[in-house]
This record gives sequence, C-alpha cells and structure tokens, in this order.
Amino acid sequence: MKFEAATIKDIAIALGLSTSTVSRALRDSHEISSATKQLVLEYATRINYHPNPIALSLKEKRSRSIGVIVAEIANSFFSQAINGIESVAKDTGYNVIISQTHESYEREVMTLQYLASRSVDGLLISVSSSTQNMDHLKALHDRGFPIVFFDRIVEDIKTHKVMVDNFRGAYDATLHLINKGYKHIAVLAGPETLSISRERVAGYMEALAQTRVKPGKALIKYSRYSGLQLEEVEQAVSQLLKLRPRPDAIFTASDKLTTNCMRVLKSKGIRIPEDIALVGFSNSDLIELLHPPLTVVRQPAFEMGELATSLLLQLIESKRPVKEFERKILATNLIVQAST
Amino acid sequence: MKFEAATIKDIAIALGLSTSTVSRALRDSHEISSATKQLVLEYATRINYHPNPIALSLKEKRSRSIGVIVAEIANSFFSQAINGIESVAKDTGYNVIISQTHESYEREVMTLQYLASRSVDGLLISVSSSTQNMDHLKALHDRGFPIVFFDRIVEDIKTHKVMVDNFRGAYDATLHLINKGYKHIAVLAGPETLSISRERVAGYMEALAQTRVKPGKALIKYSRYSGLQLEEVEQAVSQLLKLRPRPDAIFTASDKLTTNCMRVLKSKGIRIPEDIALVGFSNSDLIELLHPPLTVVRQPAFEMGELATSLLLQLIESKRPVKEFERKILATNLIVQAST
DNA sequence: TTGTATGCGTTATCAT
DNA sequence: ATGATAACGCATACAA
Repeated sequence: MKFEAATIKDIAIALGLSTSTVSRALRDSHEISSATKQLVLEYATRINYHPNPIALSLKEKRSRSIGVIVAEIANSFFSQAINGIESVAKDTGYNVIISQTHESYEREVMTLQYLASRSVDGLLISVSSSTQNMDHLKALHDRGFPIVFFDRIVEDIKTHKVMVDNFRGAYDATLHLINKGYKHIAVLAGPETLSISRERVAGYMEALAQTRVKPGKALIKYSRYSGLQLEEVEQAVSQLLKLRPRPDAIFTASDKLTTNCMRVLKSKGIRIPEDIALVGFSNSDLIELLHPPLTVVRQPAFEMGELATSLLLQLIESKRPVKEFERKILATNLIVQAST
Repeated sequence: MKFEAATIKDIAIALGLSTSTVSRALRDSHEISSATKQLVLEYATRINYHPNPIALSLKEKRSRSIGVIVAEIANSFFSQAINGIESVAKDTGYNVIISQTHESYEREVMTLQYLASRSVDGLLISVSSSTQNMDHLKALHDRGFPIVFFDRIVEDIKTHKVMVDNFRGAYDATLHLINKGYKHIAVLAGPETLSISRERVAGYMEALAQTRVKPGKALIKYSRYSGLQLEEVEQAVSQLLKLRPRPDAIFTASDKLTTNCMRVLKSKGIRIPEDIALVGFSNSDLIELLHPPLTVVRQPAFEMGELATSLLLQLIESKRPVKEFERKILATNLIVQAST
C-alpha cells in the first residue's frame, strides 16, 4: 500500500459534497447544516484526516513556524534557551525549527537564506562568533522580515534584542575575586567580534578599576569559539603563567571557556583555587559536580528564550511596522560556592 | 515597505516573459536560448530571487526535511546524535526539524501527528520513556511513513533500528567493577518500559552471573526520567545503603542517572570510590572534570545519528517497500579512569 | 445551505 | 524556443 494521506477532496468525493463544503464543515463554519457538519467530521476522523500544513502555508503565506539559529545545540546555555523558546512557541501554536551554525559564518548565511525563503515566519538568532559582516542580516531586516536577537546580538540592526547584563555579570564575578583577596586577576574572553565578549571584558575592567590597579593588556586574553579553543586557552594560560607577578585568579567569560580553562589548569597540575582561583560564566547543570565546585555567573537562558520568542511573535503578528524596539537586559546570577 | 518576496511571476512580468520560460531558465533547461537564460538569471540574482520551498513542497509532495523526536535536547547523548543527524542531512540537502517530548507521551503523540502531516518526509525517533502504547507509531508505520528508531527503539515495529550494544556496555561496566574487586554491586536503571533499560540490566546480571553471585532483587532499582528522578534516585540509594551486606559499588545505566547518583552520594557525604564505587553510562563532555573522574560507558552518539539518518534517507528515497530492515548495533566504549 | 471559481508559487504537459 | 494551462491542497469570494 502506498503512502497516501487523505485530503479534503477525498472526503468531498466520498460524501458527494463539494470541497468547499467540506472545508467549511471542518472549520466549523456557521453556514453549514449541523447534519452535514456531523457527517463530514465523523468521516474525517474515521479516515484520520489532517490538513496539509504545507498547502495551508502556501495559501496563508505563513508557515506558523519560527526559526532559531544558534552556534551549537550541545551547549547548556543554548539548549536551555531553546527550551524557553519552545515553551512559548508551543503555547501559541508555532513550530520551532532549530539550526546550528557551528560558529561558521558560511553556515549562518546559508541557513538564513533557507529559513527566510518563506519557510519560517520569523527568526531568533544568536550570531556566530565568526560573523563579521552583517549584510545578510541587514538585508533580511530591511525587507521587513521579523528578527529578534538574543545573547549574541548585533547592535546596529534596529529590532528587538534580548540579552543579559554582561557588563554587570562580569563585574560581579571579578569583584567576587577581588573581595576574596586576589590581586592579579586575568580574564579569558571569547572573540572580540562578539559584543558579549567586549561587554564582559569591560565589566571586568570596571571592577578592577576599583582596586586602583589598571590591568595590563597582558592579563586580557581573547580566543575563538572554534574546535581549537582548547589549544588557544592552553596557550593563553601558558602566557599568563609566565607573567610576573603571576596572576592568582582567572575570570572566564563564557561557558566553554570556563570548562576549557579547567581542563588546561588540570592538565598542567595547577590546583584551583590554591594556585589559581577560577570564576566564570557557566550554565552547565553539572557545575556542582565539578571539582572544585566553582563560583559561576549563570545566565537566565530559559527566560531569555521565552522573552525573545514573545517579542518575535509580537513582531510577526503586528501588521504595521513597529516603532519602538525593546532592548531587554536580564540580570545574571552569581552562584557562589564555598571554596571560591 | 511590506515584506514581499520576489516570485517567478514577478520576474516574468518584469522581463515580458511567461512564467514557464522563467522557470525553465532558472532550472537551466536546454530548451531555452542562452540569451534568455542569461537575462533571467541576471535579473533573478539582482532582485535576490529565491524559490519558495513551500510551493515546491506542495508540488513535489515532499518537503525535503526530516523530523527528529527526542526526549531532551539538553542531554549530551541526544545533542551529539543530532549533530550526526544534521551532518548527514545537510550533505544530502535535507532539513532537520527537531522536537522534544520532555519524556511526555502526550507531547510525543502530538508532535508525531504534526510532523507526519506531510511537513516532514520521514522521522527519526527515540521514544519517550513514558510511552507505553505504540499505536501512534504503528499507525504511521502501517501507512508506509518512513520511520527509523534510534537508541530507544520499539522492537515490534518492523523498520530500521540503530542502537548500541546496551547489553555489552552494561556487561563491560559491571565486569570492570567486579575486576576491581567489588563484591556487592547495585544497579540504577531507567524506566523498565524502555528496552534499553532492560537490556542494560540484563548485561549487568550476566556479568554478575560470572561471579556465581546471583544479585538479589533489592540491588536492582528502576526510576523514571522525570523531573523527579533525583528524588527517586535519592530514595533508591537510601534503600541500598540499608542493605546488609551494604553495596560497595553502583552501576548507573544512563547519563542522567550517573550524574544524579553522583549528586545524591555527594549530598549524603558518601565518598566515591572509597565508600561506594560508581561506574555508569555517560556522554557528557564534562566527565573528565568531575570529581572523581569516573569510568564511564560512552555511546557513539554522533555515529548513531549519522547511521540512522542515512538509513532513513534510504527509506525515503526508495520507491518500493523495503523487505529487509537493518538492525544496527554499535559498540559502546568503556572509558576507564585511573581512580575507578 | 451548498457549489463554482480563483489563487497561493511552482513545474510538467501540451501546445505553438 | 516560448507560452498557455493544469495541478499540488486548501480557503474564500462570489454565485446559486
């Protein structure tokens, strides 16, 4: 038996009605006799009829689905954010199509192309770390396509943006280290291309400014989010270790950097926090099981997902161009562990 | 300016051609003069034309996308599997639509309904742990809809299945504990409804059979994959601790169980492996950073995703019904750490 | 209350 | 070499 799904036409023929009558009966239109309605509805459920969403999309010029573009699904922050996105989308009857860029600009452009070719009504995106040129996003936005940025935002595109207070999160983390008495605090940040990296470094600087010690350039290390990040961190840490005075603490400005830095320190036999203290951004749900238990800056990922989605849906469903764009900034959470 | 994407019709009108000519020119048909081709192609790129995938889907009765249904994205095993799925799908020009059930049967049925209503050409699924009734899957399969199971398979539906050698993985893990000299080994398994849970327990039993010690029922604990798993594990461990002789080792038969068991042991102040040893399934990429470094059974998640996808695509693209269904069983990997 | 015709964007078939 | 038309599945404006 071939795989053939039932259509309205099938019902119409079987029941000796017209397709429009069937269509209206299924949509419970008031201009159909309840007898016919009953007949149609019964038969429809009997043959397990389901409307073809593709035909609907074509007709209504909307797919009732939104696209999500992130760097990696296998990343606590993003998967938590996706959960938030899904929860709002599901409630509103929207489907979620998730795509990963794996931090590649090319993949980002391709995916964007595809999704925007009307297979999606709007887009939630946290840009890839290798994305320097924003033309693909600008073009889309200029065409009036609904876009909401979250986390890794693009400042000069005028649309809704949802992010955390990166500056403050980094400030808090660094201040925590200062209060613990650490004097020479280094920072490991993500690519300078990302605004979140720059903001976190700025927060770090601001906290240090309070100690009246201006951190030397040598204490600030940027690195890419590629497969080679571990090597870059390895190199950065090696350089830090050679500094005199030697840094006694490190602030890692992202999830991946925090764990990679732990890996490097462990492999070098450097104890945390005895030799070097470590505080960093992390949304891992395993952080409490790590050794030592780290003090971390946690982002409200789920909430960010929820918020970004509701803004996007607002954008999609509002007919007329939006004048005021939101720029939501959520607070981070410093989760302090006894040891650090 | 409204958000209006260019269509073939727009091009046709602008160039004074017919839509069919434009369509053929774009598809580089040999029956179009190269002059016209050039003209059309140039104009198309200029106005940034992209074919409407929805219209295409409607016409070709296929969406060139596949659905993936898993319990949670925020789970190392699944996100790694999804990476494998995506890598094969992308190469073949297929889109991947990911959905989560959060271990809910209802969500599984709903998602399945939606995806199968022709918005997807085939389905990769790892069933929810609360799924007992397989009618929704059977019905779909009977209609000839291409389905491939991976990891959490359904034995009595005749289609391709990809899984790991759960029996052997559990056997290896348990044997490792035996070889280390542990005498009273308990097991924490997932829901008995899942074949993977039963197979893993069977592997554990077989290993113990070699010690000529038949494990008492009291050493075998099942638990659900719900939000309350931590509590269930807590309870199970409490019960295990009351046994005499007290178990000196635990084999945890899934990712979540492994970390939850660690949490519980830690909270009870029980040292690993001094008080109780722990070996379990885990695909977390943070496992090396945990304390203590655990010996784990790792599943080739990426490869499973790749394999399942290529089988699915095969199913989708083969016109005639497949006679022989593959039942691929991949080997697990026992990653031994010094301490356990 | 029900039926007919049209269109969404595209391609395939059948003209010319 | 190019154009007209039908069809994919559905909803709706317009007839009856």
